[in-house]
Amino acid sequence: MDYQQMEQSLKAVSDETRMLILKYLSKEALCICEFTELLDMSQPAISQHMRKLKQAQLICEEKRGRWTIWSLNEEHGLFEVLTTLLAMLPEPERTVESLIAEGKKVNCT
Amino acid sequence: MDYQQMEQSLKAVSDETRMLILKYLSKEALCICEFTELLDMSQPAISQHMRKLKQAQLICEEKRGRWTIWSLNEEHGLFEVLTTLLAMLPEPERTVESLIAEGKKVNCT
DNA sequence: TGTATATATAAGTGTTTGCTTATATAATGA
DNA sequence: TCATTATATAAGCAAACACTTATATATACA
Repeated sequence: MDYQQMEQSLKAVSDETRMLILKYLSKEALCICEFTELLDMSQPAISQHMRKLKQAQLICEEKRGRWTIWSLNEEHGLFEVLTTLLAMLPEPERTVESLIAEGKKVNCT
Repeated sequence: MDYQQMEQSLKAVSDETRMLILKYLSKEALCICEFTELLDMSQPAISQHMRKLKQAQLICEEKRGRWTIWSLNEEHGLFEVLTTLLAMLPEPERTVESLIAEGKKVNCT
């Protein structure tokens, strides 16, 4: 891997919001509307974070009806390192289970 | 490790110049005047990169006469991950050997 | 002491970042 | 068809970033 690609990948990861997004995605694929709930953040903000992660090829998108389902890109050269890093981080306060409990989980999968 | 600390560490790493500095330091301790040669960059620029890496506790400094010797901090929580990342990067064009050949290597150790 | 050397710090500048609000696009369903 | 829903994009803005030049500090050595 060259320095530029490493720089782009690490820059994409090194943001608290995006680390949270990746932490959630390390367990299951999710869509943007779910992240706005989980992270209590505006939709454009999430959308822009997704674009940054996608440009670094760290995540994949799959259009499903009106939803876009995002998942980790397991083919990325840093996937194993990323998994190691994410495992070092504590579980987020807001869980997907709480989303389900509130009936806010989208059944896109 | 918490999200803020991970963010600070990864932000410190995710810069091409600093990745080069860390790559060199993964082999031997060096001082700033050597980096200005190796990276062909101004002394204040290197000094400021060092400050950033030190704030993230990724490197240690040791004052030796008029030199400051920098080395990787092996106690850092991300030391192993960092080593893995640096091993993925190609060797820099400019080598410490070429510094020695030109008589520009400082004998600070 | 005075000069050279190694490094740090300060101030200035153009670029990037991460949000905001507003709007566009595109699929769903009454 | 029309309103709703999910997402993307654009423009604006304050803060952070990575350099620059100028200057300060501090050690070494003649």
